[in-house]
Parts: sequence; C-alpha cells; structure tokens
Amino acid sequence: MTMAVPSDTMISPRASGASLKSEFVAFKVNRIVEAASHLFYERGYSSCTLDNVASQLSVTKPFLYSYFKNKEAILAAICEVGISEALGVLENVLAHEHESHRARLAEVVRKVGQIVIDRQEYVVVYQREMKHLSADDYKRILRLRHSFDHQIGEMIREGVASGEFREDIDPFIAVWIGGLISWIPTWYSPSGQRSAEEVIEYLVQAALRLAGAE
Amino acid sequence: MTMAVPSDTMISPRASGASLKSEFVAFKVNRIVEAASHLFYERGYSSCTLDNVASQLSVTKPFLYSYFKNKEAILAAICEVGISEALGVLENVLAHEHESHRARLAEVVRKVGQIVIDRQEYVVVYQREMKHLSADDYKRILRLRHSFDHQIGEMIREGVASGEFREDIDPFIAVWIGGLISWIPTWYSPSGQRSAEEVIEYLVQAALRLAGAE
DNA sequence: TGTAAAAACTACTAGCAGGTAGATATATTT
DNA sequence: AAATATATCTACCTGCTAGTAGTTTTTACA
Repeated sequence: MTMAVPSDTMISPRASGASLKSEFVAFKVNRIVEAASHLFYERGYSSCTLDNVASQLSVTKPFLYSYFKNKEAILAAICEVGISEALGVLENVLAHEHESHRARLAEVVRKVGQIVIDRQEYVVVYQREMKHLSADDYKRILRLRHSFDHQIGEMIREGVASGEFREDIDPFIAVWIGGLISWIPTWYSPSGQRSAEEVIEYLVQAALRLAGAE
Repeated sequence: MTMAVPSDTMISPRASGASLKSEFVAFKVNRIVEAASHLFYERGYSSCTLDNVASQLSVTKPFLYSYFKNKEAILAAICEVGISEALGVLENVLAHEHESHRARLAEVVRKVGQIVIDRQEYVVVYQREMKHLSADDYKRILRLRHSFDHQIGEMIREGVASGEFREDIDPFIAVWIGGLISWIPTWYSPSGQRSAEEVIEYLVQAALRLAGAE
C-alpha cells in the first residue's frame, strides 16, 4: 500500500521495515477492523452500516473508504485475522518436537483455543459472514482454512499410527474437535462464571477424550 | 406434513379441530417458512428480501404479509421449528424409562442429532439470526432453549450421581455436547461422503466419550 | 349463473445505505 | 510563510427494500 518514507533527520528505527507513516496507516486500518468486527458481531454484517462503523470511531464514512476498497474488504480483513493467527500457531507448534503425539495435540488445542477466546468476535464474524465475501476473498480464506483442517487431520493420523491414540479413531474426529473449538465463542463470556483458563483446560481434556488419548 | 383432505360430500373428519380452511392456511404458512428458511440460510436474513422469498414461491410480497405480520415474524417461526422439535423429542425420551443413564443419553443425542440433520437449515438460521428477533420473540425462543439446556444438564447430573458416568465430569459437559450437535450443520451435507447414519453414530460415540460413559 | 366475500396482485411510498465528487482542513516542504 | 501534498469531511446520488393502499381475480355459495 503506502511506501516507506524515512524521516528527515532520523533514520527509521526499524532498519528496513515499516516507516512511521506506514505504521500510522496500519494503526488506522487496525482500528477500523476492530471497530467493524465488534459491530458486525453485535448486529450482523448486513445490518451494520458503514456509518455505524465510522461513528464508532468518530470519523466519517469516506475515511473508511480511504483505507478499504469497500465494505466487503473490511469483512475480508476481519475473516483473515482469526484463521491466519490459528494457522500460524498450528504451524509453529508442528515445527517443534514434542514428547508425544498426545502432548502435541494438547498444545495445539490449547493454543488455538486461546486464540479463539482472545479473538472471539473475529471468529464468530468469520463463521457467520463468510458467505458475503467476494469470490476471490472467499477462495483465499477457504484455502487457509483447508490448510488448517488438513494439518490437524494429519496430526491425528500420526497419533493413531503411533499407537498413542485409539485405533478405532477416525481422522475425521478432527472435525469434531474443530467443532468443540468453534463452539466456544457462542457461549463463553469473559465476564461469565468460567475463567478462560478453566474453559481451555476443559477443552483440552475433551479433545483428548475424543481422540482416545487420555 | 400434508394434511388429510376430505372429499366434498364428507364432513370434516376433525370434529371441532382444524377446518379445511385453516389447514390450507397452515399449509401456506408452512411453505412460506420453508422457502424463507432456505433463502435466509443461503443469503442471510438481512440480505434476503421478501421479494426473494415471494418469487421463490411464485407469489408476491403482499401474499406474505397476509400470513405474517412482518419479516421478523417469519424469522421467529423459523427459529421456533428447530428448538421446539428438539425440546419435544427430549421431553418424550425423558418421559420413558431406560435401562441405563448411558442408554438414555445415547437416545437423546441420537434423536436430537437426527432433528438437527433433518432441519439443518432451520438450525443454522436460528443460531445465526436469532439476534434479529424482536425482544418478545427473542425471550420466548430463549426460554425454550434454556429449558432444553437445563434438562440435558439434569440428565448428566443424574448419570454422574448414579455412578454410570465418570465422577470428574462437570455437568457443564452438556454445553460441550451441545456444541458437537450444533456443529453438525456447518459441515454435514446430505450429498457429502458421510451418510446421516454414520454421522449420528459418530456423534453418539463422541457424546458418550465426553460424558465418560463408554 | 349471479353475487358477495376472500385471496392475491399491481403499483406505490418513504427511508435508508453503499458509494462518490468535490470542498476543506491539516501537515510537510522549501 | 507560501506552496504543495495529504488527510478528512460535507453533501449528495442512486438503487434498493420493508411495508401499504387500493384494485383485480378467484372462490364460495345460493
């Protein structure tokens, strides 16, 4: 988008990375995505107007249009946050050695669960509103999602092959575990009775039980 | 679904119940709800116009308004289908004796799972669009939902008390089981690889495993 | 078959929401 | 401080959609 513009007297603190100006832009883009995510979460994408989003940020609609092509582009940005973070965590975990397949599954579930709790609203908007994406954005996001599902499936398969998980477990069980995780944001509330730690602990236990790896 | 239609010379078989005319009305209401549910499922409630619904049925918008007060009333009717059917099944199962708590849980999960598969689109619309209900409809539907959750929780509690389910199972596990069930419509497709029977069998196994009642 | 009532339609309104053109304010540079 | 570039806003347009008023068609019945 915007190009690097070094300041007059000082060299940009980040060696060759983002300039101060492009950081400003990133900051604003971020704020727009946050506000939109919150409002889309509460009112739904189609019922939420860009004037709503703008006034939430105390700006005006054309402000949004100088950072996003259109309404759908904001939705695409929201959808990308949750899934790409989850994918990042997954790949990070898979890149490291683990003492057992069981431990590896537990860590993936724990970390992805944490992201889902941290990014609750993004995840819900992603699940609910994905169909409103343009064909291109839809494909892009879906590829990320498939990559995620595929790697989880692989992980389960390896656990079964190693004998650590029950033999009669179908790799399809990954879909059920995905269900447990995706279900959290529909009932978990930070202000509710259960703490995030408690919920995640239950989640991990449930996932291991489903995999027959207790 | 289809109602009995007495021949011209016969008196309506239902003594004081529904007349032929009110059965016609019920039939039309049903068709509207079906069509709307399908379109709301595909395009989302807010993005789907009543002209869309009408043309799907080869009628016009005022036709809809002679059977429903407004758009929201159609949504309320859709939301009510899934949850009230599930509640009906649940109460039916609970009214009968079972050889074990395990068997009872399995039967509830199996039957509710079947409804969720049969009424996939209704369930998804219910979950996604409930927030667009009027305050009154919202409360009414939520009461049904709470009744359902409560009774499931009770059932788990009894299973634990009886010693059939693992002691360390939290009654809160009902929420996780609810998650498994509600997750089905987001990935199951009648035309997909897995048959409905297969999916339900997996669901029941997973639920029992979560309850520690294998 | 004629008439009244019910059902459905045609044609409309009012308000809203995505998107934009051009004006204004702010920051940057010389 | 003037001039230029950037950022943001005001004011608008256009198309769409929930909802309605009044007319026409169909049905029911005598």
